[in-house]
Amino acid sequence: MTKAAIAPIIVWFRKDLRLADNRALAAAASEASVIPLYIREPMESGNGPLGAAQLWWLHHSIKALSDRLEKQGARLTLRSGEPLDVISALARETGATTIYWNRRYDPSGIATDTALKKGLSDQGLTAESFSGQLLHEPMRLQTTTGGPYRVFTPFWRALESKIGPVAPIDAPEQIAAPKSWPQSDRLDDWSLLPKRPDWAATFTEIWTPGEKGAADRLEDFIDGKVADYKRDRDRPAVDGTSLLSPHLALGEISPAQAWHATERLQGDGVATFRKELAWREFSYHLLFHYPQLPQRNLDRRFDAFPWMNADDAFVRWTRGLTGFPIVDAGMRQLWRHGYMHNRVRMIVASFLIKDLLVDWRKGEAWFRDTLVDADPANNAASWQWVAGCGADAAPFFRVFNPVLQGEKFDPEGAYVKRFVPELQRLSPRYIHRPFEAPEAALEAAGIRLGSTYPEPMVDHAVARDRALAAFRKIKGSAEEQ
DNA sequence: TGAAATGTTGGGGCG
DNA sequence: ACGCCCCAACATTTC
Repeated sequence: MTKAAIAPIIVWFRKDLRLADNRALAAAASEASVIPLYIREPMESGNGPLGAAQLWWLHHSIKALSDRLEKQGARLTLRSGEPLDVISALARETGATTIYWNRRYDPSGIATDTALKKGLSDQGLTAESFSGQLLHEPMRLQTTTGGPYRVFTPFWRALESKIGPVAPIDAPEQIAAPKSWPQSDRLDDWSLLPKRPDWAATFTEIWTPGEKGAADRLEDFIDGKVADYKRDRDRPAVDGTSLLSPHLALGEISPAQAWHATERLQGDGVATFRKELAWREFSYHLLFHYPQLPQRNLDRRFDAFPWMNADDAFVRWTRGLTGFPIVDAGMRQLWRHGYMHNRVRMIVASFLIKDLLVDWRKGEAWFRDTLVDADPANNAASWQWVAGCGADAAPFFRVFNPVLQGEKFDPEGAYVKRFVPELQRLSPRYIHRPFEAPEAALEAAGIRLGSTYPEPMVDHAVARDRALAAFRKIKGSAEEQ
């Protein structure tokens, strides 16, 4: 009996927009004909829908996936609506009785999938889920006392000891087609791309969404940059990071593929990179065990923190008009590329939280809407980490000095100059502290503070004291949960 | 995956 | 030769 003769299997793509190392797809392709499906789900509860920048990415990624499937003789079906309604309708139309997908681990995704599995089985349909979004199922790692990890280092040791050789699987060689293809929405009708203004036009300067773009990035990184990753990853002016995050976020590449590519290498660089993959695992571990992570302080003492939450200050931060060059460069890189270098993310986050006393959740929401790599676990865990209220967090009193951080990690000011062109001609000596430059130096560089570039919106030394005073108010109050 | 304040040490200038 | 001061340079503590 040929595969086309038996009932097709629906493969529901979610955050796994790839053909390689896709266990749901591989299993389906080995058993029957396949109907690949992508569902535009209504507003997810909990973490909210994808942000605007990631919708841009999603459009191109779906297009890439669809093209790749077509080369294999398959067609991606696009549908909108509640997954249960969509899948049961599609099953009726096509005679499919089985649905495969790869598991997701964010709270709203889990809730949706759990209810869905039950709903489908009530209709006599079978759903089966596979792993692939993470190196390790979050429920499989436990501390010796039986709880989830809250500190990275022991988590990392446990992960490392368990992981062994990783074996990603190849894309299916053949994907059998069903007797007929179901009706599909048109991708363009989903209006995922911004128009008027097309603020994403500059994204293509550095990004190529899709499985091929992801594989190219990985190859490029493994063949070169990874050797000096430990040193270069903290230099925002240097192209020293993997740039895999947006590809990982929508699953155009799996962490297993990335990990596997490192297995033939050794050295500081690759060890540091593996650790970064492990931070992503740790974030999902936290999100899985603390589903309120995006909304609630892990350290409940922070519930009483006296945030100022000044709207005008927040807006200046989002625009990159704080008057601190390294902060402004980061926020403008975010506008331009839907991305920000990780070192700079820490600096701008510290500035928002500690210098401006704006609640980390406002920063988290902004990043979620503007980053092409927005990831519910990484984003929430990292903001809580900077704020000092998270698991294994940097203590609140660790306040970044934006001038010193700039001078340490962008000594020539090349990163600043790339994204803050009005400071182009200022010497490295003052590039991170234009407000301390002599009048003559500013004039020679064509800068007038307060008109061509903003005055600093706070005195950092004063702001630091203010933050520490605010922190003292909650320190020692009710114990953490 | 800090920064600033405070403490300590040791070399050199100098009376 | 010696003590004293100064102050980098580094170490430790504190936030």
